[in-house]
Amino acid sequence: MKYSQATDYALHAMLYLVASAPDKPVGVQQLAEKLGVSPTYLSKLMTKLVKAGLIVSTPGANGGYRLRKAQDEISFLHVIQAIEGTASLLECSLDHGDECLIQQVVLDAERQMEQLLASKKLVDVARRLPATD
Amino acid sequence: MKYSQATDYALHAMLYLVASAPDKPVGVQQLAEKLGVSPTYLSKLMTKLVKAGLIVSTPGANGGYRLRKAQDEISFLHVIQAIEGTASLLECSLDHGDECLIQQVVLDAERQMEQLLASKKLVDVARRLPATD
DNA sequence: GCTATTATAGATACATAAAGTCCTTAATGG
DNA sequence: CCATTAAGGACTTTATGTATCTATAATAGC
Ligand code: SF4
Ligand code: SF4
Repeated sequence: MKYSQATDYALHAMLYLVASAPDKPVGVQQLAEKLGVSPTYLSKLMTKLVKAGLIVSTPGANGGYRLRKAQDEISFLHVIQAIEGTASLLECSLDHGDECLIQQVVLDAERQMEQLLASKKLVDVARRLPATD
Repeated sequence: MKYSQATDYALHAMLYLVASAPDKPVGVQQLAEKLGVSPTYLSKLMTKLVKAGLIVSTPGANGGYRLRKAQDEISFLHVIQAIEGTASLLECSLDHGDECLIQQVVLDAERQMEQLLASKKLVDVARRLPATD
């Protein structure tokens, strides 16, 4: 089990936005070049981030993406869930009700992880980032 | 992102073994019937659990699987990692070294989750399990 | 209004992994 | 020796992720 590569792209794209000037939108063209991924594909991921409310997009000349919230309000969890969704790791087809302890255990564990991911903000790592080539 | 269904099968199979008499091996035929999955497929999963050291198998007449350790030593994490492996959720192809804070954050989060999964033993939920039909 | 620019969205193709089956081999108990 | 049961390889099918192409819509600047 692994995060999709899309999550990796999204994280790097967001970190790039965090490191950029907050007023100037960054185009998908420019982002894709930095990340080494196709612009059309990255575009779809960016749209997910838009719908998740993390960034805003402006079409047209000099358009692109910019952060919606303040840097220090955006956590790893926000980005990851925007791409991966919020479904539980363990979802069984049979539904034995809320009493199912198996799902409860996994859910508790997920909460633990999410708690840490929510506490880590993008800006925390943006400064000391290795060269993003 | 989700655990594979194989993990679900493995958890239920292990819980069944925990609930069974510890001296009598349980055959894959019987297990598969309980879980509603094909015996040959389940067999492959059980083999993974064997290789992970969670259970032992005895071929031949009256053979099958039985727990290797004591009930209360087997955690959710053991079973999950036996199936899903131990790779990190975020593995990027580029390797910017140990200093990569992105991977570090995700790794920390995983550790949090694993810590809880390791503390939860199968026997904790085996007793109060809904009917496994 | 016209044009260049840029995001959005649908359809489609491709690659990879998961899920499941079939058949053969090996080991054990009686 | 024989019935039984796990292990393993090869294979098919299905699902998901990855990626591309094309068309559409919205915006800025002239
Ligand atoms: S016990 Fe829980 S995990 Fe297992 S089949 Fe029932 S609802 Fe699903
Ligand atoms: S910064 Fe970390 S996650 Fe990003 S490409 Fe480098 S090693 Fe990978």
